[in-house]
Amino acid sequence: MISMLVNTGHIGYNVIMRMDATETPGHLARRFQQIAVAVFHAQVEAAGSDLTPVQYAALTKIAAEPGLDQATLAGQIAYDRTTIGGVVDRLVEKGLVARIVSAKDRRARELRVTEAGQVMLTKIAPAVDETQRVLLSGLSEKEAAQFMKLMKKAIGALNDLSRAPLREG
Amino acid sequence: MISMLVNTGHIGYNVIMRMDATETPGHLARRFQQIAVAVFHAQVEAAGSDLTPVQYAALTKIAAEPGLDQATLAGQIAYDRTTIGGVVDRLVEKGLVARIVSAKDRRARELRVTEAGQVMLTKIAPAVDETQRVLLSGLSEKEAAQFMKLMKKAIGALNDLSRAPLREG
DNA sequence: GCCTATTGATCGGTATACTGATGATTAGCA
DNA sequence: TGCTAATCATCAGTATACCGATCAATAGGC
Repeated sequence: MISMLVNTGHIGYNVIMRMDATETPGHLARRFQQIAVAVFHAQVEAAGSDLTPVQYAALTKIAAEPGLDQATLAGQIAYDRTTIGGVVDRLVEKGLVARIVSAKDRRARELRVTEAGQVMLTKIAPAVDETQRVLLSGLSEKEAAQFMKLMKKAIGALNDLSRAPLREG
Repeated sequence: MISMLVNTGHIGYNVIMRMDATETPGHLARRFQQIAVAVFHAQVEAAGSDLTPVQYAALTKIAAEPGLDQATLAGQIAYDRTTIGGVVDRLVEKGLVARIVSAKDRRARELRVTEAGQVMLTKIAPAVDETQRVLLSGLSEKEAAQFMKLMKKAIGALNDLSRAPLREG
């Protein structure tokens, strides 16, 4: 059990409340993400693809910035550099992304979406849209907007606390 | 890029908005969870332990319900049964949990926290509390309460959509 | 221009997570 | 009772995620 300082909002002071581990922000975050992945897989599979959420995020970012390297890609979607290597490996294997050694910096690999990759993005776009709608389906539109705003705000304050902080372009 | 139906709230009807993939609920969920894990590790390591978030969740649940089996444990903290097997393996290796074949049902394994496990729980409790506070540190108390409420509501509506739905005792 | 610090990518290792399958055991029902 | 269905645990396989370390290559200070 976890004890936590909670403002009841009713009587204007803090009380110590007993809190179940399944009601902590960390646990709820894991649970929401777990469901998000499951919904994504179901929707995308129904659209005839086996792309994962991470692969999709990488593919869209590469499509938006052709020629970017893996480290920049990782930073822009807040992934660990090591992880991105494997993700790109699989995208290359599937023929959706081309990876070539950069002429300007021979350490770097330039990434580009192939024609098959473009086709794939177009093909699954509706499924990805539907995924986001399903994830918020338990909330009213007003609540959903509030939820998104608060999640962004909470994350923004903590960006530098993970190994893979978001590095905006 | 993702297009999504969004209520602006200002003019009372829906418009199609261009939405960056890093601003979808799925991506924000992953990001928040990623940070939650990083903060947990940092806090718990500072307290002299290498327990992971999943191991901690399992350990607290076993402490709360001595003798429960792995499938029930998995359901009560919303984990996949296969995953829980490995998690318990590591808790047993560390000497924090005892696992014995149930006399009543020889398929099942009864789990109990050892004395070392109890000591560990007591030792890292403050670090776990602090983790939850850090995760909400970007929000006011009112906002934090609202955020938690909305996340619970969104999750509650989707519980059955993942392979590992929450099965409350 | 040279040396050092930094950076891009990768490797080895560990820990989630999930799918699909299997084996052992128990429960339910005709 | 006997058969079938369901359940608990586990295995093989794949894909995130992260840490720490290494190697190649570039950048910056002098």
